[in-house]
Amino acid sequence: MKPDRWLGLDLRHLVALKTIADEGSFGRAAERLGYTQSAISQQIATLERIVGLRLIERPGGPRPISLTEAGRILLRHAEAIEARILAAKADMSALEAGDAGRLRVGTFQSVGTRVLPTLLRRFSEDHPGVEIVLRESADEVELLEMVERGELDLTFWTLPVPAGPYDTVELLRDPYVLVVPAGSPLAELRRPPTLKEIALQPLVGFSRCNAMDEVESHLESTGRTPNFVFRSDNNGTVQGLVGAGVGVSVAPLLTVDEDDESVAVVDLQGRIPPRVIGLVWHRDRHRSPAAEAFAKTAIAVCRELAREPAAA
Amino acid sequence: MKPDRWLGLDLRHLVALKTIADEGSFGRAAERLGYTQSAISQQIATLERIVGLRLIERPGGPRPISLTEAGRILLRHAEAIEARILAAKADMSALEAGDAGRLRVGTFQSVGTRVLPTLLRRFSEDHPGVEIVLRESADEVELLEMVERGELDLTFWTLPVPAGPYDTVELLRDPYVLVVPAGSPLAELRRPPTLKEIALQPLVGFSRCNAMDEVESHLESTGRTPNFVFRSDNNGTVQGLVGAGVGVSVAPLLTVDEDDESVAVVDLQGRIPPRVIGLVWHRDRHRSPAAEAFAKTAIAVCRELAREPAAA
DNA sequence: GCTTTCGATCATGAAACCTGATCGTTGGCT
DNA sequence: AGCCAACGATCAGGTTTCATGATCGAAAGC
Repeated sequence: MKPDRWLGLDLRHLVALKTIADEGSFGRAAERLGYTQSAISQQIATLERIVGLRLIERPGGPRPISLTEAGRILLRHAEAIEARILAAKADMSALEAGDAGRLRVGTFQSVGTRVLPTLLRRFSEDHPGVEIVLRESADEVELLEMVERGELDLTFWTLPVPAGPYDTVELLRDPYVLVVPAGSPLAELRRPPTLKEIALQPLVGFSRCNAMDEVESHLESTGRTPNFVFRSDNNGTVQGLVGAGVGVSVAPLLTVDEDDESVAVVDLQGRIPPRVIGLVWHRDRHRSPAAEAFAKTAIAVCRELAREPAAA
Repeated sequence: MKPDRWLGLDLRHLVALKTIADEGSFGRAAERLGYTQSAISQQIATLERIVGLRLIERPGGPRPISLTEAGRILLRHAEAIEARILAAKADMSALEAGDAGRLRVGTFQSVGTRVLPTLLRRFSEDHPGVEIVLRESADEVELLEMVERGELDLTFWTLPVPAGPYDTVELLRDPYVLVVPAGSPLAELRRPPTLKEIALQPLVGFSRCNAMDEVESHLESTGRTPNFVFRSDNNGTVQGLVGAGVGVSVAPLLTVDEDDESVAVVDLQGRIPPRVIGLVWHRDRHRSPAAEAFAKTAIAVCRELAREPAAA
């Protein structure tokens, strides 16, 4: 194997290619990167000499440039390589900061209240040396972005995960249930209520989020647009409103406080596919022993939790 | 995002790190790469300045060096990046050679005789501009290696595929059947023969290969080591020997010539899980429109083939 | 036809790179 | 102990590479 000329390949070259593709011109790319136009021009010339193919079509004059076929293909590789370098960089600075014994984990509310207590207790018993830093966010997407940027080592997430440099593991399936005021006729049915029956009710729900959108689109598939009369980010508020008779709520079982006597919980028997909760981490980043152990413990805890479905 | 110092990162640096890890010494790495020991030493110094961490532990004197934690982690990234660069390089030389209209496909015997004829006819009707270069090999592993090296664009393969930079798609499940001499008592049974019954017979089989090993380990799981009296690479030979009464053969249905009246084919009803045939390509390499189309056609053809199980 | 926009090219000074020689350290050998 | 061999670090040097700033050439818009 002799990468010969390719050995001189510089990250700088790839970044230049990418920036030019972004900006659509040598000059603007140069400006963004803090170089001269001349420098960029020469960098691309070198890159083209290395790969042996013209990468950018320069029509001459003020006409816009465009990538050749080869340029487009190489660009995709360049992006992958740059991403990998960013991952390496994140690994290095984590190491530099002495993060070996620290684990930064992203969570959201329902995981926080039901899964984390047991999980954290168990984990810190088994791994007393590891400090866990939790980061709870109402905005799920933010958690993923933090994983991508290397600001979190792991995050909980409702699967599936959008395209990106992620690896995942499934932890548990959290079925959706209907929460109704205690004594509501919907709780007395011998059968689970249909989606249409639900869509006809006044609804109380969570603010827009992945999981909620999923529920809404399922309800909409009945042909009737669901009528949300109130939304909140807080489980307690939602459940309080249901208890007060404001409406009914479709919620993942884990978010429901089943000890609340003002409401009744109705099984939907899978009429809406369950919310799948998983753990997500960066595909390209180093997985510390602590992170591996955390995932393992999480899997174990969730398996137990699934076996005793809130049978208090 | 400012990769700052990392912009100066050179492929050369990463290769140096990798080679040192391989060789265990600066000097030998230098020799292998055609540099001076001094050059290598300086390259690593630069690399360490870029990442800001010591990557290699030099105990001094004639003692062997070792990678630090940071070095090991960075090495993994370096390998990934180098692999990606090789993929890019392969893409570029394919482009340079004007391979846009050429598709190099790896196959093996059973696919070659049963699937390819229909597939190729259909494909070249739909895509007359694409030239297909077939590469048949008795050694399956070789096919995979050629894909990894970029010498093949696609290859057929019996899934699952070993770890490596591959993407796959399943084409069809090819059940194992028992081939016995015509009139054999095994063909008269009302039920499929058990694995134990098979293991007691004299067996004729293919030469060692993935699929065959799978069959053997299944037969061995009965506690009786199967008694192979003859092996051949050629379907016809194997079947001829069975017809001649030398033994019986466990073979994937696709490899069997069902028109041969000297043998009878006995369904095993899944006692051995079917051989899964799929298409494999390089995860990191560019997928040409021709390759995509080939995969699509292959999937379609195999779906039809599965529907009419050799009902000639 | 003039101007503007853009990339290519060229000369120049600065920085990076490789080589060859030399040095410091350490383990093994006598 | 003393010498030697193996190994990486370091230094001086010539060479290559790199970025700059100025200049040139092509083409579109007015």
